[in-house]
Amino acid sequence: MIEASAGPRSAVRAAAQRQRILCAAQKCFVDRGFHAASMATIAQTADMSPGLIYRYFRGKSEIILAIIEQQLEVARERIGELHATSDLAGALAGSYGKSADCNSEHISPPLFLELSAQATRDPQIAAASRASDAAVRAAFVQVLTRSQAEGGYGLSKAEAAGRALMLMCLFEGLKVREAREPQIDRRMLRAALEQVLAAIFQPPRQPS
Amino acid sequence: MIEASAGPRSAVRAAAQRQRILCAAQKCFVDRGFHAASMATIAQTADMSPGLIYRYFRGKSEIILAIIEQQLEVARERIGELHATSDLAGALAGSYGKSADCNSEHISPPLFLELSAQATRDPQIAAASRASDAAVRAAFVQVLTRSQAEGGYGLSKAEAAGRALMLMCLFEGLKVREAREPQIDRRMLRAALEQVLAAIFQPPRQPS
DNA sequence: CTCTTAAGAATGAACGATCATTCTCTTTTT
DNA sequence: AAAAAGAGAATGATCGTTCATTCTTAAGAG
Repeated sequence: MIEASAGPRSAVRAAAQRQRILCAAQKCFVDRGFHAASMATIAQTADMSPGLIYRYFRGKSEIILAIIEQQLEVARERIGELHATSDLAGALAGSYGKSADCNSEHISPPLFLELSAQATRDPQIAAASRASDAAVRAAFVQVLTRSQAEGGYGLSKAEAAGRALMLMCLFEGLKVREAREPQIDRRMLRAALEQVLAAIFQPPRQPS
Repeated sequence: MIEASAGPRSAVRAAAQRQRILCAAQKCFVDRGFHAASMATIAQTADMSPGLIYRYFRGKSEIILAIIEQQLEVARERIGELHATSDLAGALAGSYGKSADCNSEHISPPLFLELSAQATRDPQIAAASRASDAAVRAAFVQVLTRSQAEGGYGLSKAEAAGRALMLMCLFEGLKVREAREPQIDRRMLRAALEQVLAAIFQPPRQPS
């Protein structure tokens, strides 16, 4: 790679530069969208010349892929929090509408939506999305199937799969809503979320 | 306008041409995204010359706006079906993954997602989205607040507002999921949907 | 410590491609 | 024949990418 023949000093700097570019690109993608954000604008946001970007990335599409993989890592990290959070509805309602900069743990709604749309067109993005979704869903299923004594909800495997799917739809729907309705009443959102989440986490009703 | 000085004959043709352009543009936007779809490609899809499009639309952004308003009309029409549909979960699970052409009653997931992302950037799109959302939400609230004798669910106004919000999140989340996971197990989706929908439509539990 | 020097880092102008839009000309309709 | 509809090449702008060049850095020689 670039830093193969150089010392560790330049390797650190190269990584920092890469991160600076990714941060600027993410901001530009949020502000203007994937295709409308130009390399010139990204370079200006990162406070460097356009040509320099190509020392650290092969091109624009590689930047997009790098951002996706970065978000995938963030998603994996956030899975751990899931097990510890007791007030899930409150956390979701509280973070609603918060601006997500590049080192935030929450992905920006427009970025997430555009990324999901691109997943229907670009096979690489589709594969990355599937990987991320599978990890999140597995974590949901684990919590739902684990016995109540272990802090889980003791659902059957089939039940848990369905509930996990609905949880993902709900979270993703919140992202859509965040984009379309940024100034929502948080209190109402939180109350409504609590009810639906309670229903999803409840044991299945027996067929009469 | 264009057909102001002409007879009704040309007005009919003009409307048909407009519709042909909108249909082609919608297809191109789904396939490539808003910015990546070129006017040349749209013209080719509509089987006409690029210049001809400008006889019927002022430019590209006006085409986008027209598609949005068209989808808004479709949404309003679909609200009527809501009151009549008994098997909502089955209908949703059944239409999942079906390709949506331009005269379909279902908006294509990538188009919806890209549109929602653009709503965070373009004030006109944001306004149109808000109008559509308000109509849909009002219809949900109406069904939820109407007394059970009238086919409703007899919820209070505050309760209904929250439930309607969750319904919208769920539907929009399904759109996201449709984009990210086109080959889902429909049977599981339907079963899970039925449970969550039942919970959302249920009367509120009394505080013990 | 200073000078030399070579390589990496960074610049910004230049290039080819592409895009939205316009315009001139031709075809069709009435 | 007049007017509307349509075609398609031309235009100016913009974009991603490249490249010749300059600046910076740091290490080795004296």
